[in-house]
Amino acid sequence: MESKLRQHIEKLVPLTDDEYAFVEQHFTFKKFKKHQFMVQQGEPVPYNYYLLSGLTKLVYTDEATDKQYILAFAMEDWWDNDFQAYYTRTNATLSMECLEDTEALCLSLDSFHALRNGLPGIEHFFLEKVIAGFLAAQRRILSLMTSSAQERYEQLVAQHPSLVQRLPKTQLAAYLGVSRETLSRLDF
Amino acid sequence: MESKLRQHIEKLVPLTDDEYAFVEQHFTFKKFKKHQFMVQQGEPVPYNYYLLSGLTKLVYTDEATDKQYILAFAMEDWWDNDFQAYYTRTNATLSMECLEDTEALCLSLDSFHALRNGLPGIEHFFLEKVIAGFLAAQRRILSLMTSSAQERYEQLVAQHPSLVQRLPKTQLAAYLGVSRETLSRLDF
DNA sequence: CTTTTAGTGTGATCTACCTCACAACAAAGT
DNA sequence: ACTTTGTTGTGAGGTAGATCACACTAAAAG
Repeated sequence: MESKLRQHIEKLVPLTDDEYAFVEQHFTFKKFKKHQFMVQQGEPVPYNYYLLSGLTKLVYTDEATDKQYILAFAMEDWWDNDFQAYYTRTNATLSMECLEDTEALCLSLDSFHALRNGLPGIEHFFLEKVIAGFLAAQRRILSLMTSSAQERYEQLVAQHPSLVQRLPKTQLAAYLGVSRETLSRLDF
Repeated sequence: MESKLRQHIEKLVPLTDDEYAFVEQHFTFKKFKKHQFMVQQGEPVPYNYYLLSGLTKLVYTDEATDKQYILAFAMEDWWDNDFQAYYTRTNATLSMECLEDTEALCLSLDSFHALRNGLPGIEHFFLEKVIAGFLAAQRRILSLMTSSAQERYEQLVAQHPSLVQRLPKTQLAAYLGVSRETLSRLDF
């Protein structure tokens, strides 16, 4: 069951049994229910989350207008968090909410640092992960600047067809940066 | 002179003289003139660049419409590149162009890997750098989704006043994702 | 000194997308 | 079974910002 994590890491760096045992002891397992907040705007963020199952969204809510802007979805085998708040031990500016029942492995910041110091090879793994996240974010910026709502929707369908099927249009719209009504008028 | 690089790295990880010598030998120094392309759309990207002086833009040009979309500016003490193309040894989808005469330290991908393997502590440095880049990109995504052209301009002024003074409005507009005319009408 | 070339402002028009409003329907809670 | 809550479509009207067009000025380049 936790071997999901091991497989996940070993896609990038090999681990001995001892090394993996060291890794595993830093994670704690938690379950969350649909609609539960794993991270809440304005509160501290004690953990980083590796998802074993379920579906979450990382969302910024504009208090004034009550509008939601979704930065990312995450599902099995993904990492998700308000990383900024986690890494700097500040209060979250984003919320992370479960869109389905979700199981996750939780890594405290102290454990994160302990891992990095105790097992230098793991930095290789995290570097690769963050590089991938950075490049994805850059592509998203370009997409927001160059593409119309319709094009962005089509890109999303092409890249993550499973997400499009699992999620209501309201959520997709908040991710794409379009109003729900406009998305409804495009589609097909 | 190259000690700029040493100071830059030592802000995050300490280095012995020997370690720094090892680092330095992997970089080569190059000068570029204004309007010169350090990376060109469609071509391979042999180096990653750490800027010692000058000013560059990382830009995507839509061939069909001839429009420019600027992903990032970089100046002294910054890294800049089409990292995606560099890291995967594919052809660039972005160009990197000098907006002023620029001096840079160049790091080939082989040297990058050699550094990571030969001096594991350096991964700590790169991990911190990429995390910072990732978080900046995420903030930019949110800004594009939540803020008007006016607000985005004001954010840029607040965050990088020196850039706003050094750059023509055309370039700023292409960075902000607004037309030059609209930016001209806001300002003040 | 003269000629390009780059930078900037401003009007007029157009459009992709937003907002508000309402209706119909499915799903979930009690 | 009933009531609340979430999901989706669609009309009408409004707006931020794009696009096209032109004029003016400053700065390279010859």
